[in-house]
Amino acid sequence: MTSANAATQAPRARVERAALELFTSRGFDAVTADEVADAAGISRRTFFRYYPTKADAVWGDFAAHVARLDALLRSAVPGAPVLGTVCTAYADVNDYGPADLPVLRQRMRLILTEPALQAHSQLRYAEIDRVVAEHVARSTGEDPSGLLPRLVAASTRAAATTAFAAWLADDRADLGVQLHRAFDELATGFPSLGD
Amino acid sequence: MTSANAATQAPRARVERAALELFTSRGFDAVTADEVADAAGISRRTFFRYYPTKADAVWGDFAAHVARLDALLRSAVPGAPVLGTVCTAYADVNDYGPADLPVLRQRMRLILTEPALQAHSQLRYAEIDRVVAEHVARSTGEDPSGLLPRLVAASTRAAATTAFAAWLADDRADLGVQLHRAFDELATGFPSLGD
DNA sequence: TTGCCCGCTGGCACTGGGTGCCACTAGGTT
DNA sequence: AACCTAGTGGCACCCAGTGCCAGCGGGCAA
Repeated sequence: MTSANAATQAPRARVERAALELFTSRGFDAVTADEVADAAGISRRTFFRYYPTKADAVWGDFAAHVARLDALLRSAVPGAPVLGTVCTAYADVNDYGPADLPVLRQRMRLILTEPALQAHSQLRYAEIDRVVAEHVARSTGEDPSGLLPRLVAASTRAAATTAFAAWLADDRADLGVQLHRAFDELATGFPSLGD
Repeated sequence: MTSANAATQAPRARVERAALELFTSRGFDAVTADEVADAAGISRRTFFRYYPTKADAVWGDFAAHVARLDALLRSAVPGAPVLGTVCTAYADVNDYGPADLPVLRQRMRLILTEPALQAHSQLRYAEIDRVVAEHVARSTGEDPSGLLPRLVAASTRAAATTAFAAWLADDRADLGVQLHRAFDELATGFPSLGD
């Protein structure tokens, strides 16, 4: 049983809220794990049982995120254009309700600006890349470790990350729109470059 | 004076050699900074004066690498296609002589496979992305922090990294060829996907 | 009810990366 | 000879992360 019941879910949510607040106000490096644990009302030891590293407290339940992306890609129409499918999956999996957007902004701002979190993100992205590369491999009949699947995975993820950054930089921007703009450029060989 | 004289350059080279050997044979995490320092004949304290982090010992003089890439991009033909310029610059800056290839493989294998180094690499890549985004901004008249420059920087760097991985996976592959293959796919909207 | 087991928690001690501080030394200056 | 400076090493410290063990509470069988 991996899903948490009420008794374990409440503390986790408290920890994540405390972590986001503390990291946002004082910076990731300046906040110790003890402080986050204290603010959440748990011990330091328990904190590191919830999250393997301090950085993971920022990411919430990322494994579920990856699993949803994987499910979306596996349920995609077989013959559909690959990049379109990947873009739609990225957009769907990041289609948060208005109530969740502030927290998402807070989370992404930390991940994209704090060096330690920026570094850590590479490890999370690798999980996404694996799922996308496997989808491309299924669609094209290639090996998931071949150049094309890896290239599509890495560059679409680069596009998604860039879209997130653009979304963050503009308070009124829509995340789905930014994602489509980035993917469109990518899929058509960057027509805006005007070569 | 940032350039090192003979008295400081020799120890640095010894440290990098020792680090590469130890990390390759026993794994990055299993080797302590003390062991690297001992193997190089310096103290732990001096090691951390040479390299701000243990991971940086793997990267050699990366600032010079970025500076060379920047110089190549700034000296590029003004009207030339942007992606082609970036690809050529990537290929030129990574055009090592046959004698240096074994060390390059060792270095890249570590960076691409060791999780801690994979995470750290994001911080180095950010420096590259900045330089590339500025080049795109100069070429198109946009703001370096806009969507297109950042997107081109992130996706070309993704292509380069993927090319490195493909090169690593095949002992007989040529790095320049892999780079061009990846960039060609990227520049033409991934024709191999067959959409 | 009693005794047992089990999952979660917290405390403790330890390793290792990274840093600030200070003392020492070697080489060059006046 | 007194002096400055750059590089080095030792030391103490902070903090992330981990293994180990003790305690605690809740279910469950006898």
